[in-house]
Amino acid sequence: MSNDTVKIPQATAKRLPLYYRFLKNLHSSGKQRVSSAELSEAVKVDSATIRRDFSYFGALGKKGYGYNVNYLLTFFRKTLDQDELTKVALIGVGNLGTALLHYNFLKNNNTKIAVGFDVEEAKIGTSIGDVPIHHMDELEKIITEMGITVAILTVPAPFAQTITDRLVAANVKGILNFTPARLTVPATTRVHHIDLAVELQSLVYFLKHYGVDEEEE
Amino acid sequence: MSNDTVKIPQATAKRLPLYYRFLKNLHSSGKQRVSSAELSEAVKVDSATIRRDFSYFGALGKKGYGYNVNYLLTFFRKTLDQDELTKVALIGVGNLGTALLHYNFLKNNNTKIAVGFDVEEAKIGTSIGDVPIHHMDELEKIITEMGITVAILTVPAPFAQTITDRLVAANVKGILNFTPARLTVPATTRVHHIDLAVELQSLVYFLKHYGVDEEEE
DNA sequence: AATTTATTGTGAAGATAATAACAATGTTTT
DNA sequence: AAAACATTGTTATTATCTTCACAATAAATT
Ligand SMILES: NC(=O)c1ccc[n+]([C@@H]2O[C@H](COP(=O)([O-])OP(=O)(O)OC[C@H]3O[C@@H](n4cnc5c(N)ncnc54)[C@H](O)[C@@H]3O)[C@@H](O)[C@H]2O)c1
Ligand SMILES: NC(=O)c1ccc[n+]([C@@H]2O[C@H](COP(=O)([O-])OP(=O)(O)OC[C@H]3O[C@@H](n4cnc5c(N)ncnc54)[C@H](O)[C@@H]3O)[C@@H](O)[C@H]2O)c1
Repeated sequence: MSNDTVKIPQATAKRLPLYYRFLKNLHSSGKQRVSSAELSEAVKVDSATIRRDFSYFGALGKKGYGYNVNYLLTFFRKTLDQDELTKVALIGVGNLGTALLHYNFLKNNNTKIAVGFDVEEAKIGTSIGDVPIHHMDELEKIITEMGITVAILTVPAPFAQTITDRLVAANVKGILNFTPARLTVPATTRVHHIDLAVELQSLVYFLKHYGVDEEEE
Repeated sequence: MSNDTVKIPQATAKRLPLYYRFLKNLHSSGKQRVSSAELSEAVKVDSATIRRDFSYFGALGKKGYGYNVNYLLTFFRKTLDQDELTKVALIGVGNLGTALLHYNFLKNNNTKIAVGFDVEEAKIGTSIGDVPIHHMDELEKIITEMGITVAILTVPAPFAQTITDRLVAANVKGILNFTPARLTVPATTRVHHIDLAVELQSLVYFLKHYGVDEEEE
């Protein structure tokens, strides 16, 4: 909850991880400097928006030169707390949950799914991609012990709210919710929805009703 | 590309599938009428926003009464083209692709993953949850034959752009892109990104820097 | 060291979206 | 059928976000 820097617009905050990832790419391909125009081409965000986004953190670039990749990368690593590993719990080791467990979020993120929970006996006690799966009965105990405050929810929708209430009670502050349920949480908890069915359906809607030749998102 | 109704704000268009889903829930639980306030509670969208969203389509409700669930449902079914099945192709039958193949998007959506593509010989010719998997060599031929114009991309990032170019050439107009790559497409093609790593990372960023007690998304 | 060139950082304008607030009006109750 | 009540649709207001456009200025070139 460090308020060291000014409060950044939400839209900007959502782009930061994207910038960070592309800067890492640039860095590992040996690039020393980059302009907002180049970055714009790569991340598909208007160059003025990029400059504005960066400017919230002060003057990071040099006029007539652009940005030093290494400097920017170091700066964002600190800003995004990439030096500190964030451990995450995943609830619901089904189709989607298993796919996520196999994915290495650590690669760009310094975020790791550290533990999984399910109710199906066959899964309890196994490991999926080095992540141990526990029974839901142990949820509160284990996440408290591990100091986990972020959870990914990939259970069937009817269980989502009950489990959310348990997570909140166990001090979880952020939930990435893949279920179609809209969760009720106290104001101290943040929920991000990823609603795959809605995404697909709204894409289809846009195609049918908007023609195209509008901007992409 | 039917422009039968006025052009709806993007923010509104993205909420339509959500409204539709909750209306279906209400309907199947036997509810006859609903107010914007009730709906607001369920979908976590401000009631004024809901009324405004609906108003783009004309006067759908009745003052002092609210909205007739059945009427609204019928209206949105037509608006969202739910009477017409949209067939979708999925490219990259890996961890994530397989999870999506197992999911029944038809349930709320009238959208169906109708065919999958991969390069791994072991997968070619198999079916996953009744969806046949073909080799990438047949991509253009099959999606053209099937008249598919929407694709889901779940391949490793380095292949994303090349495959996108092929999809575009084969008349695909909408791409749901799960890879971290930012795709270059002509203005006639629409790309929606679902960037899971970014979602997780930005959730963590918000928790650390915004305290909470802001609104949820 | 003067000149040209590139590119930032930002004020101003424009665009989009969310919310408040309430008159209008239909529904329900008495 | 009159009075009380509920809830919409919309106008006005405010908030958020994006983009333009350009003066300021550092870098590169001559
Ligand atoms: N798979 C997809 O592509 C997809 C697409 C859109 C939405 N979703 C949503 O994501 C969620 C998960 O989807 P899925 O396809 O992985 O489902 P799934 O049925 O494969 O997995 C659900 C898992 O949750 C476990 N579970 C059930 N009750 C539980 C409980 N009370 N506590 C803990 N675990 C419990 C089940 O044992 C199972 O392992 C669902 O809400 C679904 O609607 C999935
Ligand atoms: N799994 C996740 O949770 C997750 C999370 C974030 C991002 N992603 C992204 O989603 C994408 C897929 O992830 P995944 O975990 O399913 O990977 P995966 O390696 O399990 O699956 C990729 C599939 O694509 C196939 N493939 C490879 N080259 C191909 C080509 N040229 N044409 C067609 N198919 C090809 C592979 O055979 C494999 O089946 C990746 O870009 C990944 O970065 C996945």
